[in-house]
Amino acid sequence: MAGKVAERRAALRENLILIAERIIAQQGLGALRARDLASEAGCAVGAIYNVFGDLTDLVLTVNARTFHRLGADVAEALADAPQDPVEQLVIMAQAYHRFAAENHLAWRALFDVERAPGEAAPDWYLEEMGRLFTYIADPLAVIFPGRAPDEHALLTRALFSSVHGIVLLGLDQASSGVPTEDIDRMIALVLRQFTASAK
Amino acid sequence: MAGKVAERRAALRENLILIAERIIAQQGLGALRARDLASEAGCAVGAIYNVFGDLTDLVLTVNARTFHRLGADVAEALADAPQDPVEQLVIMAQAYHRFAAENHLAWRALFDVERAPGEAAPDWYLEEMGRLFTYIADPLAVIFPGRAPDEHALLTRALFSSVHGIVLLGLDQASSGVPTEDIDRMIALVLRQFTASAK
DNA sequence: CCCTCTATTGAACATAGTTCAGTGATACGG
DNA sequence: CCGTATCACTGAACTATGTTCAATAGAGGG
Repeated sequence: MAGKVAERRAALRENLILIAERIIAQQGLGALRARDLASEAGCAVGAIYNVFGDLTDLVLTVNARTFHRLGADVAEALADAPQDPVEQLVIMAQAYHRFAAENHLAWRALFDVERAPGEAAPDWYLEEMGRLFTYIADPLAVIFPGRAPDEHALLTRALFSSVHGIVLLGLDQASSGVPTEDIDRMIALVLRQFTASAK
Repeated sequence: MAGKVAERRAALRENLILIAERIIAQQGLGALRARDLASEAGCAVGAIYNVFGDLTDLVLTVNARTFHRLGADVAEALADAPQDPVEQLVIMAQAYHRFAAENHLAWRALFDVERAPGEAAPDWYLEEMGRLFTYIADPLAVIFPGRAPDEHALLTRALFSSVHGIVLLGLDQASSGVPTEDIDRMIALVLRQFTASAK
């Protein structure tokens, strides 16, 4: 029987990812424990290290999936959006907000995982980020037709970062009173005001 | 001899804060270790817990000082700024950026410390944040005289969050190529564009 | 069916934060 | 100035964590 080992390893890998995904989503990145994983997956702790280099590798794998779902949600929102480029920006940003709110702990894990210093971001991260940037850059090109390409790149990154900051601080202090609607209002306020005097 | 104990405790407290401040600034929050602290301070590990409830308390104390320095830097930048309210916003935001860049690890520690879930932010945090918000709200009131007060609050928070997001993502991926000047350009771009069509 | 090779195991190790019984210094009454 | 009750300080021990690796079990070829 060829590949029985590889088969079992692949199954374990998938299983570990699903378990880790659930723990992160329900209890956050900080609640992920090697022994819990092994116990739930019905394997030894050491087995985890046969499949992933370390727990960070596993988290990065979960993050890749989370980021992909995030990208898909934003793309779907864009597909349903009207033609107006400003509205497209607002709707995508609010889709970003909704995803972050509905998958708060998983979304936090995207940024809370500590990369070894000096290590570059993984490829999937840059790719997925690039896709998001494209979604933003296209409407921006319509809104600001006269600007140089490098300025477009800067604009894109700046707007993404702004929306990210609004969502991040808004959700962080949810306890100290930033209602969901206010976050959406801030997003719309910034994007509309920003694009109001386009030229 | 009255208060010899209290005196020593106060001295140890101050000493621990200074050591922790240096470790966080030079090596980051993750490099803070109880045993290293005790060793450097010349006391037993247990002594730390006579002065601080736990290491998080100590980190929060360091963070309070960091946040205070940040506020002072922004205030100083504002004091030296011209009368034009848009310029004031840009200069303050770039002062925020400069502080974050020059005190990167200490600044990260402000947000990376994990609060127990459901626990409110400490008072000093809310106070210092309130001060920063005031700095922003004043020029905004000049730029957007016609808006309702609650909309001013939202605008203030939105702009702060936007700048924070730009700085956060800009510094995070310093390795993947966001030069300092670009961060300043993004800040100026967002703030100028945002205020360009004020009404 | 046996033998080799390797995937898997889980006890052990390294490194954390935190605790607490034992120890010694402090402050005060005489 | 001395004795003693008190309490702060000590640091070994406890708990919890990620990670490793010698021992084991099982797969696959002959």
